[in-house]
Amino acid sequence: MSQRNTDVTAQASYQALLDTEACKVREVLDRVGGKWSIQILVDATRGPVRFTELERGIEGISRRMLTLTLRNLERDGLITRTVYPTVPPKVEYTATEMARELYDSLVTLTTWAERHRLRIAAARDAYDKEHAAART
Amino acid sequence: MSQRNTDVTAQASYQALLDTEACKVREVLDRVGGKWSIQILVDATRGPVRFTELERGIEGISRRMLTLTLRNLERDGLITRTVYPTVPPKVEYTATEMARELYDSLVTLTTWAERHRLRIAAARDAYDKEHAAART
DNA sequence: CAGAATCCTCGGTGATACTG
DNA sequence: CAGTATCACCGAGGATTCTG
Repeated sequence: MSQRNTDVTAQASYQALLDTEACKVREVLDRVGGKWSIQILVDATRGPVRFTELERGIEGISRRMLTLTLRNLERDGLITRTVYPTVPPKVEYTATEMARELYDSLVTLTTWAERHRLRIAAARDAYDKEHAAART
Repeated sequence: MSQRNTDVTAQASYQALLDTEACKVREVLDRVGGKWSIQILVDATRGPVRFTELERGIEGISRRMLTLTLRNLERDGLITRTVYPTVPPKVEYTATEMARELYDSLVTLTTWAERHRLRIAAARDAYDKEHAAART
């Protein structure tokens, strides 16, 4: 087997690796990429939270979207739903261990955002200015 | 200042911290959460890539979305666009250093997905089965 | 080759009202 | 309190055609 062949193979598998990585990231994003998922996950991470607590704590969320997002997170095993058969009813949501680990991963993203937020804003301004000039 | 007051303050700032974290994650997601952003970023990470290369390499992407996503990534300073004034025209896209760091962060998410993909699938099956039973 | 322009579809989201 | 049900909107994304 020639050296060249080896290189090609290595390159192809590197390509496959990158594609796979992208695919996996998409998988995660499809689950927690919703408009409210992260916020709910974060709130549920610090312990049992009731439906109305979430509704009041998350600015701008509608009752409908809160319900839908909670259902999806529960379906994926990221939060647990506990119903207390009292009257009036009481329901508590808690992040699972899996979700807590995910949160730790998300912190890495936060760090990135922290480091580059100014640079990104500057890039946007520059791009917009540059592009506005061409609009004459 | 009472101990109780201190606790409340600490709790409030912890809350604020979590909210901020969620906000920052959203910031990142708003930039690379699009359907094709990650894949493009991944491809552009391994060096200069031409428009048509991307179009052929990314299954299912339309010419329109490729253009739009590239523009947004360029605007945020995540990729650089280099035009070679030849005929026919040649344009190369490359991930910036900032984007490469982001990619490293995304790998963390990949790891999480890897560890929990089976568990999530199982949770879904269980939830769906459970819920189908209630539909009678 | 690398787009720009146009039209259209569809699903995620919001607003509102009702209920066990 | 913790939802469900229904309607309506809007913008991300797709298909197609045209051009420097």
